[in-house]
Amino acid sequence: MRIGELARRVGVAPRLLRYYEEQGLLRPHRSPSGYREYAEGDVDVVHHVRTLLAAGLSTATIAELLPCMGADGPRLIASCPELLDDLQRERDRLTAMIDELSGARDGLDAVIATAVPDEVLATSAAPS
DNA sequence: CTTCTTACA
DNA sequence: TGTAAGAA
Repeated sequence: MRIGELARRVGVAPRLLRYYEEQGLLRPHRSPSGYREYAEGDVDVVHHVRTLLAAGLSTATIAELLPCMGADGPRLIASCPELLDDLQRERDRLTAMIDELSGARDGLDAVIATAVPDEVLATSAAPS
């Protein structure tokens, strides 16, 4: 199928599919006229890419990971566990980020909790 | 009509 | 990522 059909089937802009190719995530064949020819399996690949991207992985990491994915789900295939290290680091990175954000939220909560109601301010501003 | 590449906002 | 331009 050509880029238009794949884009329609996975719900993304053709532009994005060309971008994925630039990032080494997709390697469609070329028709003699130069059109990109995608295989059926690319539909799943794009879905995997989207899942991994949503998980916060870089396109570079995803490129390494893709060949280790089954066509079914975004599960790591048993035949290549050499990437577990990277994924574990990625997991740690996310944990660190979550901790930072939690701290930021606690700070915001503190400000919200100590907010003084308008009525109180109005009363103190115009004492009788 | 669809896709391609390249370049720019 | 979007869009524009010119060609296939």
